[in-house]
Amino acid sequence: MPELPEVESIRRSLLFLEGSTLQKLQFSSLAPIEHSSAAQLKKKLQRTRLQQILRRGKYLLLKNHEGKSLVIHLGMSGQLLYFEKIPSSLPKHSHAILSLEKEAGLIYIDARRFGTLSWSEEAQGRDNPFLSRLGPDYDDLEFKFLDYLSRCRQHSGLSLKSLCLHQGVAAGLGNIYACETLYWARLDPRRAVAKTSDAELEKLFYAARQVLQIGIEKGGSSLKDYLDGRGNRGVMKNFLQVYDREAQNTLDGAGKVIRISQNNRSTWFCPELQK
DNA sequence: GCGATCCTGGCC
DNA sequence: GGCCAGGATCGC
Repeated sequence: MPELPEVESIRRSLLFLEGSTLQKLQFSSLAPIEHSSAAQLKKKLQRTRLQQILRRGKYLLLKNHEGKSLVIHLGMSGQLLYFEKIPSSLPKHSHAILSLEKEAGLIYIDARRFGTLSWSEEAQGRDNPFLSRLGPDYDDLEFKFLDYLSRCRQHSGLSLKSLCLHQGVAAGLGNIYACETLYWARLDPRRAVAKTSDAELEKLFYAARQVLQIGIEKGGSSLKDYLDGRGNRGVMKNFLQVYDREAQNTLDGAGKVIRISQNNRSTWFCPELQK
């Protein structure tokens, strides 16, 4: 579900928790823990102070005062919700409960269990197999176009759509914002990277940055499930130009949108405008 | 590179 | 019942 703007919106909505204490961690028997265990996560994080809430690509990091982090990926259907009082009857598909002061807590809910809960204690996340595979974040201003370009050129066989979704090239785009980025850059999602000029890749890079930035400003796209950590919806859905608009005009009315399938996923785009 | 796969739920 | 869904990995 959540792409960079949604995860960033969750992060921002939970920043007020920095400084509070992680009293207790509980996991369901089906909690999607990877490269770690419930016992390890409890041992390392229980009764420690939540110092910082960070984001890397689509991953959230709940980092304690010793620099040890619970690394959360929300997959397609994951939510991380704050409760002032943890309900005695937990929401369906609750897989982790992080108890905080008094009766408050965070609940990780994930119906499809495509998300992951993992572990890192190294500053750059090099000890976490998920984080270590990521390219730079699109919203990292240290990430320069020339770096992006050389990363793109290592994947000449990919379509531009696949390039956008490749988290090892650059982190943060998912299906919604990839489609939107390609529209903004006026590039055909089917085109091969090898047939795309440096100048066109530059357009793509800055389009991605801009689209993701707007997504953050609008609080993310709440299509169905997505809510931030306080249960609020984002309004980016109202600004999407092509996503989920098959057989309609682009939002700005500039052309007709079609849907195709690429790598088992839908791509919406405007063939008249995207070349 | 591409398609299948992990899983549940909503919608037609 | 079938198809689709905001993701990522693993085979061929």
